[in-house]
Amino acid sequence: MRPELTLDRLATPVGEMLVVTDAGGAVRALDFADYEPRMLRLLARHWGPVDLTPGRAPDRVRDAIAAYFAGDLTALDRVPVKTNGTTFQKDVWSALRSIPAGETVSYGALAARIGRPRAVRAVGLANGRNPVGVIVPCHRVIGANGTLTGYAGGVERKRALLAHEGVMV
Amino acid sequence: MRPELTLDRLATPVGEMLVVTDAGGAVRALDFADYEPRMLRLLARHWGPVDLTPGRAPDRVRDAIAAYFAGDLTALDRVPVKTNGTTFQKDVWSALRSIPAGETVSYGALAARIGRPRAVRAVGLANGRNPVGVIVPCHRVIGANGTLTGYAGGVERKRALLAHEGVMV
DNA sequence: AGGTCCATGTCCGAAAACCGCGAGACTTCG
DNA sequence: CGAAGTCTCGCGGTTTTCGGACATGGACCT
Repeated sequence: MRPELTLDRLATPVGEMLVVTDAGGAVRALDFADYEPRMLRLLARHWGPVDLTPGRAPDRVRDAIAAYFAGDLTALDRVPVKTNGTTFQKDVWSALRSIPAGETVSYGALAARIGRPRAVRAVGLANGRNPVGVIVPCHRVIGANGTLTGYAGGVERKRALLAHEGVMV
Repeated sequence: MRPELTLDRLATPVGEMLVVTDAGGAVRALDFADYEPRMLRLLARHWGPVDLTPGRAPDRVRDAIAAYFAGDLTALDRVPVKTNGTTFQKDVWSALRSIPAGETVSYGALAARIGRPRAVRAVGLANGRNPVGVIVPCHRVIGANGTLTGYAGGVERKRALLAHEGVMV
């Protein structure tokens, strides 16, 4: 049988979000409802064909997300995620989680941090392919000159999330 | 965990053979020992990364193979196989199993039989990618003019198998 | 300041190559 | 004349290859 995943939908201040969790309670994907096709594509790419059934995510996950949007900015740090990309991508995504809320990092700095100072664009790419938005905070990476450059969920949402975390833009 | 497969090795009149079976007792791959790399490649292509552990194939399978080489030409008909290719490939492979021992079919005839009279070379291709040799009798397909044309395990073996089945070549 | 060039990893689409063929045209010999 | 061998070309699914595009940024030049 194929991995059995649960798809939940949550209302948030930045729009409806899709949350995919596995049997172990780890988050496999998180995205905005208006990008559902892309989320499914990423899931399929990393885990192969998958059985996705609508249902309720574990309270632990739902509560953490609610708490985050209510102002407890560290609530998401304790949510377990499970991803499955190339070595490079896993390096990037893992480095992302070490950026605390309220801070930002440039693409170049992040590249340096994983030991590939020159793989700057590649970091941007890996960033864009992050299957677990918000929890793995790809929105905290911005251009070296302070511009927001891009965001898979739309730059507007990136700005909103950063503002919510108290970053000056 | 990944699908757990068993790899057995059997001595036969045409050389040592490799037999891969799954937990359900179905044959996933069967090839000659001197083509091991290709067999592994096919397995990987169809099932993804796979855990292959040396071990004994089910008696049901071992006995059927032994019986076939001992002269019971229909013994292999009852062996369950499990393959995973494109639609076209599955059509071809399934049509192959309906060719009884002692008969041969031309590539063109087989193409016609699956409803694609002109996909002649494609049938040849699909034939060559058959992961389960002998049991799925791709050796019973020969050129329209009676020549053996080719065989993944070497034309010599094709000739030997057909001779064993009582075909005049 | 503003423009050009390139490094870097991954994916995607298009195009080309690959063949376990076979029919038909064309030789070549008796 | 014919029979048998050779050559040429088109057939069609799959795989491989190749070229771009990209959530950047530093060096180097005008």
